[in-house]
Parts: sequence; C-alpha cells; structure tokens
Amino acid sequence: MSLSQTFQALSEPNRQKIIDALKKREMPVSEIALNLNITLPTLSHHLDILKRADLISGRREGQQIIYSLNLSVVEEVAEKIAKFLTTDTKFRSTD
Amino acid sequence: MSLSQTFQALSEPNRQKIIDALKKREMPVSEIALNLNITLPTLSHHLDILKRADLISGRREGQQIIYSLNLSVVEEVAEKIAKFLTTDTKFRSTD
DNA sequence: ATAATATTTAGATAGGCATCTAAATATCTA
DNA sequence: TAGATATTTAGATGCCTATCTAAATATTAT
Repeated sequence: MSLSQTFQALSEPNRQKIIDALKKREMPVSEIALNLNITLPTLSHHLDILKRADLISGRREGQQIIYSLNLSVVEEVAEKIAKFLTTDTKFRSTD
Repeated sequence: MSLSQTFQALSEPNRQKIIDALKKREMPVSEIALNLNITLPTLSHHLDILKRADLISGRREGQQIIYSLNLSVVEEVAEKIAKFLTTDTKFRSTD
C-alpha cells in the first residue's frame, strides 16, 4: 500500500467514522451503519476501500459480517505517516 | 483544517514530493518544479492546496516566490493523525 | 422449500479534481 | 519603457469517486 493510497483511504469523512467506530470494538455492518447517514451499498463501498487498504478485515458470522480494525497495520501506517511528516532530511545521508 | 481536508491535501503524490523537497530546505517554485513532471500551472495549483491546508507558506523574493514548510503545523498534523490512528477508545470516557 | 434478514454487486449519475494551454500579473534588467 | 523571467489565473477536458436504486447472493428460520 502506497502512502498516497493510504491517505486517500483515510481522507473520506465516512471512512474516518467507520475507523472511529471500529476502534471501540469490532461490529457488524448493520451496527456501523447506525453512525452514518449513507445507504448500505455506499457503506459497503467504503468498507471495500478500507479493506483494500488493509486497514480493516471482515469475517462472516452467520448472516452478519463482522468488521474489525487491523490494529498492527494501523500502527504501521501511523508510524509511516509520522516518519513522512516529521523526519528532518536536512542532515540525513541519501539512504 | 479538518482531518479529512488534511488527509486529502496529503493524498496526492506530487504534493507529497513537494513536501519532501521542502523538508530539506525552502526553495522557489522553479526549483520545486525540477522534481516533478507537471507544468507550472499544475504545480501552482498544488502549492495553493498545500497553502490552504496551512502546510506551507510562500514569500516573494524579487521575481521568485520562496516556499517553505510550516514546521509547527506539520508537527501538529502529525500528532493529530497519530492520535486518530492509535488512540484506543475502548476504555475512554466520552470526552 | 419459502420467506426473512444481512450484505454485496451492477449500473447510472453528479460533482470534484488533476491536468493542460493560453493569457495575465509581477518583478527585474537593459 | 521594453523585454525577459517567474508565477498565477482562466477556462476547458477527462477521469475518478461518492452516491443512489434495483437486483443478486448468502444465511437463517419457519
């Protein structure tokens, strides 16, 4: 996943709300939907984007599909972004 | 600046390259342009977006306009993003 | 098997965005 | 004041994306 694609995945307000919800605990689509004012197909689309960015995962449990944050990936992303934004390159060799 | 707008400003590869260049040192548009395969009007457009996101500033020096990173803002943004991505809300009160 | 529930897929649409060329503005130099 | 250099603004175009409705798929319950 490139940094651009990650930023893009994170740049949509509904997707941020999805992540915020999943930070609390894993939950099915129907429950995520309660926090958002979009139709289920639109939500499904956003879940797909976050899945393709590897930020979340879904597993089926009966009729429901339970989504959860990929915590280790999210942490890696946080580090990657922090490095991009804060690393001072003034005195670094070209590594 | 909302988190969404910040992510969006950072999600474009050319804008990331601009930030990367300005991490080294401030420089005029003409020098930034050397790193990118886009026309000057397109570059101007990207600089405008980064300026509106308050991530960079430009000052005129003669014929040139020198752009530089707003270091304090960039640091704040890094913290904001880190908080968004890593803060576990499971056991937080609703503050 | 049928009906009900949960979610995704298909297909269409509207708005946003990155890009370009051409022209305008600002500054410096001769 | 011209002409040259640096950058931005104007206007157009094509692609990407968020959104919707309708239909399809998957699972459970009757």
